Amino acid sequence: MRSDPPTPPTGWQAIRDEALRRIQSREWQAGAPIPNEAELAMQFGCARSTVNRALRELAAIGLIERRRKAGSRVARHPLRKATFEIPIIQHEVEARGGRYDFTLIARNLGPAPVAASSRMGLPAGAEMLHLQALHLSDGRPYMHETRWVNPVAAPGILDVDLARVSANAWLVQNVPYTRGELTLSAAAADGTRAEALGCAQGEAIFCMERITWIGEAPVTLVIQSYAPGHRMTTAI
Amino acid sequence: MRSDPPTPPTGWQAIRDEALRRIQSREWQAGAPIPNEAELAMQFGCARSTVNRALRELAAIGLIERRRKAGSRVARHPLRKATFEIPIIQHEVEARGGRYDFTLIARNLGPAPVAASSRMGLPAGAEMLHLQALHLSDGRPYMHETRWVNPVAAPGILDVDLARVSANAWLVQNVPYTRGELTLSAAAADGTRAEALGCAQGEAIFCMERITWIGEAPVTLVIQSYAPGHRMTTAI
DNA sequence: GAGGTTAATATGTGCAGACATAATAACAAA
DNA sequence: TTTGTTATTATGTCTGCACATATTAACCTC
Repeated sequence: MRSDPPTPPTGWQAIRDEALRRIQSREWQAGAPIPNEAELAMQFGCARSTVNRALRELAAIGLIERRRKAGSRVARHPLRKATFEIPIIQHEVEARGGRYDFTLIARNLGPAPVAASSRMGLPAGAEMLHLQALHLSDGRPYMHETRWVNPVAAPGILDVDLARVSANAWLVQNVPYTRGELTLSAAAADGTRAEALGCAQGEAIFCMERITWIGEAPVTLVIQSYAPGHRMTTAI
Repeated sequence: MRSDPPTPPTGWQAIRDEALRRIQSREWQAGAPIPNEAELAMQFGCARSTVNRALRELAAIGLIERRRKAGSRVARHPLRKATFEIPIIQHEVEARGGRYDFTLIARNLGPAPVAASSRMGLPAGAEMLHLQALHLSDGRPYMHETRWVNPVAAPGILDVDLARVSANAWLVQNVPYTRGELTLSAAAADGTRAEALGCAQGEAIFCMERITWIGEAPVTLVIQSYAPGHRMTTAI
C-alpha cells in the first residue's frame, strides 16, 4: 500500500528532501531566511548549482520564496499549489476499470448563443459548430459534454465524422492550442443533462469548463458535466 | 489587457519557447521524436545543459515525453496539467475586493463520526476536535467549513481561541503537514450548509476536501463548501 | 527463431567557474 | 530629511566537461 520510493533519493533530491525536513521540523522557521546557496553547498558538500536546483524545486511548489540579494526564506503562508492532470476521458474511464464508449447526441452548425460566443470573445451570433456528446463507462453515463467549436480556427472539423472520432481527440491531434483557461464549478442538472446522465433534475453535478485559443483565435469552449458523485483527487 | 512579457525571453526560456513554437506549428509532429539535446545545442548555439533545462520544463508540463536512449518525443496525448493555488480564504476574499471575516459556529471535542475517522484512517470513535466555521465576504456568506482535527497530531490546538484565529491559519503556522490529499466535488446543500450559506436546501455547491498528514499521523480533515456560483479558474 | 549478453546512445545529473541581474545597503549630496 | 549614486550581495543562468543510468540495438548462442 506504500508508494514511497524504497531507496532514499540522492543528489539534488536528497538536498531538497533535507531542506523539506528542516522546514517541516521548524528548524527553518516560517518567514525566516535560510542559509544562502553557497553556505548550504558547503554544508552538504556539493556544488552551488546542486543546491540551486533543489531550492528551485521547493520554490516551484511554493514552499520557499526566493529573491535576489535578499536570499531565500520559508514561505510564511505556504500557498501550496495543487496539480491536476486534465483527464483524457477514455483513459480516465479505462483506468477505473470501465469500458469506454461515447455517443454523439447532437451536431449543429449555426449561430451560437451569446452565452457561448461572449465567453469565447466572439461577436454575438458568430457561426459555430455545436456538439453534444455523452461519454459512457460500461454503458452507463459517465460525463456529458457540450461544446462549441469555432470553425474559423479549426476548419477541418467540419469534415470529420464526429460520431466516430470524439471532437476532443480530433482537436487535440489537429489543432494544438497555445493558451487555455480551465474552470471548475458545481451546477444543478438542467433538463438536458439530467436526462443524458440519467439523474434527477436539479441534482448537483461537477462541471469542468475549458476554453482554448490558438494565438488570438478562440478554438473551442467545452463544458463537461460529470455524473453525480464524481470526485477529482490529487496529492498535495 | 495583454499580460505577455514585453521583452522576449532569452536563454533557456527562449529555447523552450522555440521548441513550443515548433510543436504548436506541427514542425515537430505529435508522437514523433525531436532532435536530441546535443543536436539542438548545436542548432541553438548553446550548451547541452541549456537545452536540457528547456526540454525538462516542457516535459514537466506534459508536452513532451523523455526517455533515456530513446530520446524526446512530442506527447501524442498532451496530458496537460492544470495547477491551482490552494486558496487562503482571507486572501481570496480580499483579492476579490471583499472585506473578510469569519465566525466560529461550533466547537466540539468528542468521538468523531465514522465517516470522518475512516477518511482519516483512524479507529471509529476516535476523539477529535470538530469545528464548524463560516467565512464571510463583506458580511455575506462566502464559504462554509467543517473540520475535524486530530488532537494527537496537533495538541496545541485545544488551547487556542478559535473564534479569534481561524483553525486553518493556526494549523498552517503550527503544524506543517508532510503530505496531503485534495478532492474537489459537487454536492447538494444539506440543511446545515444551506442555512449557513443562506441558500436553498439541495442547491449545488462546490466542495473542496482536504486531508493532511504529518508523517503517518492524520492531522485534519476539512470540507469547505462554497456559496453557490463559486468558480475556480486557472490558466493552462 | 528464441533467448540471453554486450555495446551503443540519449538523457540525468554532477562539478567548477564565470558573468548577469535584481534588490538591498551604505553612502553622499541637496 | 530626502534624494540620488554606488557598492555589495544572493540568486539566475550559462558553459564545458564528466560520469551515471536506463533503454535500445546488435550480436551471439542454442
